[in-house]
Amino acid sequence: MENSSQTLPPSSPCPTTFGVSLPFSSSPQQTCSNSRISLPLSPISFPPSPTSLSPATAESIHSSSPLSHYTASQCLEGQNIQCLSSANVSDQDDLTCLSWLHQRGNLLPLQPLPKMTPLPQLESSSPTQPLPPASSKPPYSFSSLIFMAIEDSPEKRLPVKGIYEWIVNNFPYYRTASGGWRNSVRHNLSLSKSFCRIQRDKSQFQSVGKGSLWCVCPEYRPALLEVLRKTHSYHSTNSNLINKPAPPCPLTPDHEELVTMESVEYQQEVNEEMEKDPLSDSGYIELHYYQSHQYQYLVLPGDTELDLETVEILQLDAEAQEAAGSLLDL
DNA sequence: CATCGCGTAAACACTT
DNA sequence: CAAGTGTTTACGCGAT
Repeated sequence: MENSSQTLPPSSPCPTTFGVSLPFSSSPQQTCSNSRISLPLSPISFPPSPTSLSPATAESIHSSSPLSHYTASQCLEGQNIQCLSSANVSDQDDLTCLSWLHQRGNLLPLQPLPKMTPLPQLESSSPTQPLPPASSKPPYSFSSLIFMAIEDSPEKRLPVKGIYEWIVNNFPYYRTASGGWRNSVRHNLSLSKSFCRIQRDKSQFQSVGKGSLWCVCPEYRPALLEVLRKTHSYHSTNSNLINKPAPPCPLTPDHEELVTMESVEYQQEVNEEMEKDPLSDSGYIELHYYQSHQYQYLVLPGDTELDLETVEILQLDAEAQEAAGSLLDL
């Protein structure tokens, strides 16, 4: 392996966007279709670790209305990755925005937003969908599972055992699966260039336990994110639109979606790619915002024919509305 | 049909 | 010595 030890400085927090993906109209002729807004927002955060949720809780969230609110409290700030392979990733290229992963609510148990409640007028428009049994095999590849596990760890690094535990805790399928999947995990770690091995710090508690720690190589992180996003988007599309004969999700080669979009030119390029945007076919609306020092995420059915302003108002509770009032008046 | 990515199994060496 | 970890090879399968 060409792993050469290198210590990377703490990565700067991701300039998360206030992103709205609005595949509102089923009529592509309407100009409001697929309109998006991106505003500078807060540091990116990863979906909260669902490991503390009981299977029953997970199931209740799992079976909840597609109109769901999720929140995240853990942030990627303070990340300090030691990677054995070289890395030179610019801030612009660092697709640290994992906000879309909050959508994995239909894949993973997510923490419900405490203050937000489902919008009653929209609930009826979203019939409950049959969900895969808890024991069904996750749609994610082992690389994605490892990636999520590492990203979900406070130190952004995990021993193999920790990766096992994360997977088992988050995907009940692997609780009962034969042990071969662990071999696959190790196989992936060794074979994939996306992951790099870190020697444990002998002087710290890290020395406890066997083996090394594993982290995500920064230069491969965007690719991992993209794979994960595609997998999730594909899954969401197919699981949420049972009655809609949507073709296999056309995937965009770029990293548009809700990743930070800083340049107008890039935004325009993104808009030109909208027809290929998997989210545009998902029938769902994404709404991201920052509230009470937490990154909030809102998913709305896209067939509600709401305009952007209405959605923005609906997603705000009284407190947030008050806070946002001055902005809306501008 | 070839290629690629992925999952799985297995063997082996090394470490704790 | 056992168990865990890491590496490597091989094979099958589905998608492209």
